[in-house]
Amino acid sequence: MNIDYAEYAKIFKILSDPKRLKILDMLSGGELCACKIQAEFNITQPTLSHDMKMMCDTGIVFARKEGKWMRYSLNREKLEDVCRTFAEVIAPSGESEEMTEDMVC
Amino acid sequence: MNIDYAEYAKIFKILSDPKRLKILDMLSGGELCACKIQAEFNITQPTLSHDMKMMCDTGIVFARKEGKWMRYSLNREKLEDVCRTFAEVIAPSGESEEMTEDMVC
DNA sequence: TTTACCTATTGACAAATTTCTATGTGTGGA
DNA sequence: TCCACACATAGAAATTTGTCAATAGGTAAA
Repeated sequence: MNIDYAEYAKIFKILSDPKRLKILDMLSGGELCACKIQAEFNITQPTLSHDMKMMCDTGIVFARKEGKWMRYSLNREKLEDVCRTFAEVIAPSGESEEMTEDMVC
Repeated sequence: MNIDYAEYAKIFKILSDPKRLKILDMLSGGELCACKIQAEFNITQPTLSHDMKMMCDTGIVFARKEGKWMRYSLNREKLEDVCRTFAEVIAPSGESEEMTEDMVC
């Protein structure tokens, strides 16, 4: 297994903010426009715009313009890949869990 | 479902650093002492000490002192909980995915 | 076209994070 | 006891992040 730690670290950085985590949870119920999301938080419109851009840039959220509105939705494929990769990282690795010579100081 | 976003955000912050992510991956192969971990990175000893403290404080890593050495290992129970919770967050939520009145602007 | 509305961008600032050097603490061997 | 080693803590500097006010850009309706 050869994981690109930097790539996944970037995605976990998105998840490292309670507000953004909640936004993902909201989007798990379906597509939402920016104004509906903002209404749930005590932040200004530019702040939300900035957060949504981060999430779109890393590819975990899709954005779709419809008239005056921006509608956001989850990129489940990407998010599920993150979930699987994380599970792989923490799973006991291939080699035996036994102590080997070079593991001891 | 009622997730404590702040609690999980704190854990994802730990994962938002490539170095710390790699450390977790290393620990998935079994318990390791600080010096073995440091040898894999280009960082000073205090920097590693600081990172390991973060990970222990959030409870995703266990620390055990043995003579002069500190031995670190994964708290798999905790990490698997994080993984499950993340999967729940991104899973389609209970309510229908159909558009409802209050979802549209 | 003019206006009202929704979202994005810019520039600025405060707070948090990362990482270092210097130093302290505890342990085991000489 | 004294030294060498492994790790922790403190303090400081540089960078990143989160957030806002101000403003720009695009769309729809009047």
